[in-house]
Amino acid sequence: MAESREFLYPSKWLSKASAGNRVTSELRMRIISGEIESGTILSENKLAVDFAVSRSPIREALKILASENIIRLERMGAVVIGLSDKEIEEIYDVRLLIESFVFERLVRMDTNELVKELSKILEMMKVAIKYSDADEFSYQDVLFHETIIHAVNHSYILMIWNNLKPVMESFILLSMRMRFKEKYEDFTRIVKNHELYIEAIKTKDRDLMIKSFHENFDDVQVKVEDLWMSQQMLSKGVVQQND
Amino acid sequence: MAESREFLYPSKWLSKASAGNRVTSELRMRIISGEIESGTILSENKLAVDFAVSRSPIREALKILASENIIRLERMGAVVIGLSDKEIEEIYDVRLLIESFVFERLVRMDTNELVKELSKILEMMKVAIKYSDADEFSYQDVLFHETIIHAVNHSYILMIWNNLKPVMESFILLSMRMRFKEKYEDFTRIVKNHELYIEAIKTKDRDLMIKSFHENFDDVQVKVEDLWMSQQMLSKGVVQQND
DNA sequence: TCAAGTATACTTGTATACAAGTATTATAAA
DNA sequence: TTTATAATACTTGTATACAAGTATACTTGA
Repeated sequence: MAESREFLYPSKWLSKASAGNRVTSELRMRIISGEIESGTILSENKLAVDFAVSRSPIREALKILASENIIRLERMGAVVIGLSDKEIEEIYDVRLLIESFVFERLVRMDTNELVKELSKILEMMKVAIKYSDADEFSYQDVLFHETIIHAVNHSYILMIWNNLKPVMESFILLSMRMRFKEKYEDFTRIVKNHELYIEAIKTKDRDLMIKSFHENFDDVQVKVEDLWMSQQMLSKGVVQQND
Repeated sequence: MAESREFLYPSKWLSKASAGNRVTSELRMRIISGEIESGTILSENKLAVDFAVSRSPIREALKILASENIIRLERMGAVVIGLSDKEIEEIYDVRLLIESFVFERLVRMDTNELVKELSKILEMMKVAIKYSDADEFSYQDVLFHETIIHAVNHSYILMIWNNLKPVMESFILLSMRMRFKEKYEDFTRIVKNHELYIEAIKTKDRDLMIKSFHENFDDVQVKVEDLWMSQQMLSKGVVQQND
């Protein structure tokens, strides 16, 4: 099989990445996009052939994806879990949980530097919108929230984020690509929400932060079905990998 | 080097474990106990010799320990982070965060089955105390909290727990071993706290839960220094692994 | 036709080899 | 003695080989 095919994950984000990381990122995208359906059983050997690498990087990828909860390692083969609407809600539960926690810490800190940093990132997001660069926009969006979390310097909150981030990133990437094509008008609202978020940090207004977080969630929340439909459209020329 | 030595991690918990898992568990214990000091640089090759296995299981172990935030993978060698008092507080921050979240869900559920299960575990803990079995007690203590978290069926909260659990387990194990030797009287208080916790779940009393959680924390919180001192005592006959 | 056992084709986990890159040390030139 | 260059001893990431175990398919006997 192993034909040349497009990759879902932005190749320029992988400039210095190892084969293991490449496989991890790409496999994650294919799972979250629904291209590899939930319930599919992945074989190390088959994946090694498909990606034209040895089993070592594949094993590494499967271990990571299992720790991210999008596949389940069983005695024979890895079973794809993927993201259903339930999981997406759960991810946002956790994000709200940690971002609320972080906010409580921020309230007791000097946030001037952070606010400046976030404003810069928001400017970048606006530029990305102007040039219809969905990938760059997603990158900055994730970075925005990561920057907030980094600010409080809490290694175990950061650990949670690091576990959640790749799945978030993939989901946002797919979601934004779709919306750049179909719902361009959404982005003025997204920008406004991020402005609110910055404002909340500046004024240390907890309620405002929760409000903007929830609006952002309602906004970003694309139903998984839509995502999958859209994905199908984007990749219609692509060879399906049935063995 | 590689002399025969005692292992810190209970060998009976590893009955069917792979070499990778054994190394992971044992290395974690040595790091958390302070036997391998923070700042130490671990080499894959050296570890492979010390544990008398190949690099494959060692690599696996280092990846896992890095995701648990007790080592940091750098370009050359893995740097030990370990647990300082700060990290232990952070872990309890996260535990309080997720257990509070879980409690909110429990309040809207039928908790009869859970309460029964927890009572059973508590009985087991009492037996472990009676026979001065620190390892068994630790196992049941961790299981107690894990059971609560499992009850709400939230895959991403569970993901966080799964990331935190091994470090928690190791820390509790070391802490309890010390207290069984030195502070036996503590255990009546620990049991009482767990009874309060069950009561809080039964009556769905949020404040009681927070109260018992905090008391449990204050109780379990052993200063890292004490842990290390105690560890030195327990392993005085053991050969240090200087290369 | 069906049950029990056997062969085969998978699986995982581990060991080992090697290429490419990076520190460290040794050596030679100033 | 100091500095530049070369040799070496390490590092990581990947490929490959193999042992042990497990599911699937294929007999063979009733």
